[in-house]
Amino acid sequence: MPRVRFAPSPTGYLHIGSARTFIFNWLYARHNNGTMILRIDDTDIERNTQTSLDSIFDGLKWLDLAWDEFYRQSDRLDLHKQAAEEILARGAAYRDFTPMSTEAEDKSHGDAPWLFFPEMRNMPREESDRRAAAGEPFVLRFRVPRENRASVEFKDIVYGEQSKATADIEDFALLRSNGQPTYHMASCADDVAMKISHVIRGQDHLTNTFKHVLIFEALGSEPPHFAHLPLLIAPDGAKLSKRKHGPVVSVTTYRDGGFLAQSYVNFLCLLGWSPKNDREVMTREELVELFTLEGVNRSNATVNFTEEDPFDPKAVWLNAENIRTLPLEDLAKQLVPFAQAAGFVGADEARLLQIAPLIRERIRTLREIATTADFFFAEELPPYDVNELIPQKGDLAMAGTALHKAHQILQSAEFSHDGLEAALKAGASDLKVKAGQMFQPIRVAVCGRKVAPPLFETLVVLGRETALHRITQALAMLQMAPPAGNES
RNA sequence: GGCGCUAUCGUCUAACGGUUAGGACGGAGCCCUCUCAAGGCUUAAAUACGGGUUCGAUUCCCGUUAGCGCUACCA
Repeated sequence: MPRVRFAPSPTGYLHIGSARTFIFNWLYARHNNGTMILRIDDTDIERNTQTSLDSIFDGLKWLDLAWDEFYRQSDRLDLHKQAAEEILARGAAYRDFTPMSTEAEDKSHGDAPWLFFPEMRNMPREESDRRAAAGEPFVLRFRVPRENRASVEFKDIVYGEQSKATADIEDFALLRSNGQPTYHMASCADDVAMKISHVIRGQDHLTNTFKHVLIFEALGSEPPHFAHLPLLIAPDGAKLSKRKHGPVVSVTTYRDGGFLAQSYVNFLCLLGWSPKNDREVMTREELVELFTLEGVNRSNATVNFTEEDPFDPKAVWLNAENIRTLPLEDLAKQLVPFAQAAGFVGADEARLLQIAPLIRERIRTLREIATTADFFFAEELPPYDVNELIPQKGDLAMAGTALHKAHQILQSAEFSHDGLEAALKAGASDLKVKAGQMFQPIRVAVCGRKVAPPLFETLVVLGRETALHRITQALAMLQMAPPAGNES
């Protein structure tokens, strides 16, 4: 049974690329009846923050993604150091006493890549031990076996056979001069200890993997399987970064923007993976069912956003698709916080349940309830242009007669879809106007604008009293309006 | 600079070496219709470039170009 892990370092917020990595790991685990491990890679004490950790939990909670085991690397430093000692004892690592500043200097001049310092690598063990015992600080470096080995190789499940000349791998650090393990050391030591079977992570680690293979070998253990994921990039081709691209890189932006977790997970899955059968809208169960690492592709995927429109159109479409098919009760429930944020009074679940069927084909994000359902909650309609009341091929006078008639009809009509339809259509034919010419003034009178949900349902939800009141107001506005009558 | 990875419509992607290069989003148009949506139909739009291999290359190989990644005592 596979054991996979998602290992974020708490140095930011939950990045959408990280979220996708979690999802792919999770999908792989669920598909194969495996174990999903969340491991916080916080070996760099200076850069970790609690808020970042909170944001990771927040994001995962929203996405409703759970894990089976949880660890923090900072609780396991002893194990990592022990592993490093083991590697040193086996002669696969050496102490580098070069002061930090010197090294930086050395790197800056010449464009030849820094690989190692022969004096340090070849230092006799006795001298090394003596200087260490004397308390001289050092960084522990991996002794890359360049003399007796030409290359390091591994097979990536996504990218295929990988090989790199040992001559091109530098003697990387295992332990910092303060004794703390580096990412490479901690990560591999933990992968061994946690019996990780598959490492599924971003492609930015593909070249690091050669180092990791070396560490696994030095630790005397079989390397896990590796599957690297293509990166998510911005439309400008750059890696997504908060500094450069703003809040679009944080999953909470999508949550606050009114996305359903399901849509967002679905969207992320489509970036860099395909079920190969043209399926696009998938439930979580279907995703689990369909997901395989073989379906992951190799080229970076662009998240399509602009400054004006921070959300990828495909994500928006997927969300609209999900909103339309969500059971009304669920939709109403999810709408509550957004309705409240919009300042709607009386927007409780019951009320929203009445409105949901009228707007669900008209909102693409939950947040859009703010602009599509406002008139259901307004005590008084915000002012609108009287001319809006004028129907197609009509004038203010026609609007007036239509509204008078409507007012009359609505006083006694049965407030149901069919009742209203019959009554209002009859009214239109009485006035010898087209149905649309009758409906449009009413719509504007009760909604305050031309673009709105279907009229009869809207009237039912609004109720007789409100409808009548708003029509009366519209009539009043018409009276105040300058006598037009010059439309011919 | 060195090393590695990648390259199909604007975007996400499909295509055992043989397809009129498919689908989706977005765009355009039409239909439906009480407005707006939703839905239906139609349409424009791609194999980076150059060489091979092959009867035949989107597909395999080489080169060029471009993009990305790694090259830290970050992860």
